Amino acid sequence: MILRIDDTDVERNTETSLNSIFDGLAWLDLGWDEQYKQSERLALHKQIAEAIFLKDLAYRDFTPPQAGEADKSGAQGTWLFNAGMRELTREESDRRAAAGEPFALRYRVPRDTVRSIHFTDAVYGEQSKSSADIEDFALLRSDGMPTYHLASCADDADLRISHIIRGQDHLTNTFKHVLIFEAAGVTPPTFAHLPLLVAPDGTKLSKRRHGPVVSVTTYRDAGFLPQAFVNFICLLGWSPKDDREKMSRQELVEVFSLEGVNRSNAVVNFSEQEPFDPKAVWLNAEYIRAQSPEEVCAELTPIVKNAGYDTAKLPQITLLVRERIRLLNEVLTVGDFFFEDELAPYDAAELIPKKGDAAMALRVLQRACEVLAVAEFTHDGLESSLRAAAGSLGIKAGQMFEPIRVAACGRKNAPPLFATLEVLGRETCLKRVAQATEKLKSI
RNA sequence: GGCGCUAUCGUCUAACGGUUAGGACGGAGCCCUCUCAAGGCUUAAAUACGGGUUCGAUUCCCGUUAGCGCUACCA
Repeated sequence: MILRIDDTDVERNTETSLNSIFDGLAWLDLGWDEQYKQSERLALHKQIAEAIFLKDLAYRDFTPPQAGEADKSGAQGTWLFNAGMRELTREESDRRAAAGEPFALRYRVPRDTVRSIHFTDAVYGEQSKSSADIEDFALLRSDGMPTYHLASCADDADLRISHIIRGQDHLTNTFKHVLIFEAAGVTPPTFAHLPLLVAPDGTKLSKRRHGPVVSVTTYRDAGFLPQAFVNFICLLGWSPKDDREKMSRQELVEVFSLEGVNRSNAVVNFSEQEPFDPKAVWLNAEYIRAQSPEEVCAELTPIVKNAGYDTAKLPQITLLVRERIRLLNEVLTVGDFFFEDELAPYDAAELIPKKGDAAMALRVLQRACEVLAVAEFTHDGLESSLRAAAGSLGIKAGQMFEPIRVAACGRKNAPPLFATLEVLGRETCLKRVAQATEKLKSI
């Protein structure tokens, strides 16, 4: 595995975007054996370009670069080359170059005899295109820098790349690459193009338009497990054909094949409300639940620490939140009442149980206060004393538990009551029940 | 405009030319239950359209439509 940074476009290449790539690869545990930067291999690129030029398979184009965006949707015919430049005599070309006139080096695509360029794609099958439909693409820019096409082919040849696996947006560029390999006298590698990942509106995902969605670090920072994320990504455009969904890295590697890759683009289903694909979130939850409590606790620790909370009780809390969080970061929202000293403000009406009224809630809390003061503070001890209390008050257990839960957690939906109270401890529980009682009296 | 690629439930996807078109996520409902979650069960939901070929097309061919990609020195 070779990591090659394709950075021939100096303007767009930034340190931060590069770091984001490294961070993402590290998080996903994707390693490599050799590493190169194209910008450090310019001599090789120029050498290959020179060789192609010497074979007369490329020519200098002194036409100034087109200003601004070319009109691509316009009704103009297909542009193939700039008039006059292809036919320039060698002497004329050399003279203008020697005079310091800037030029781009263009590939001289066969025109007199139209021929068919073809290659076999490991995913899309046999591909062919008439040379008459391929423009004289640039090899070198007028500043002497190689284009992506030249640089990647030169490097692929030099580094003996066996497989080029890349986005389908390069499928039609591949004909140009075949031409370059041919001119360089090199056998092309195996090509495999993968379907694109697109936004719900069908357009291809781009850094500019879909910022966070395309950055791997976004998923890391949101609390995805790397294995879950890899699993999800693998299921976009490929499937094991046997209904398996949750698969380990090992299983994925064993069963993956380029032939099994789909040819149509896959939608990453995100929106403003739901920034992550629901299936990715679900898979992540599956992975969290599949981990041991110790493993989950270890994952949660830095998150809780970062939020400025004490992690002493985290092992117990983990047991209660593990099947309630889908992203690791949700520990902070699902378990907030475990960490905060003071509960976030909540509506006193929440304390009123189903089929009950404020008076019932008040009686429950007052009794709870007495019971919690003396009960054995364990799951079973709390359960038996609170159930007994409900009985003596003549109400249903649920009606007893609900006000206490809200008093302790600040909301109706929370982990199981007795375990929660046990983790919170007698002191905190009594304090919160007392606060809830006051709250109730004020309405 | 030219060239190329693609087209199965909302989304990700299965289906030697012969299936009641399957699974998963999400949705709805029920069960379980101290709430939530998890779990179990049930349910709605698709072959873009039109022609062929064939005894029989989701599947093969052609066309249409739609989407995407590339298209004068981005990658």
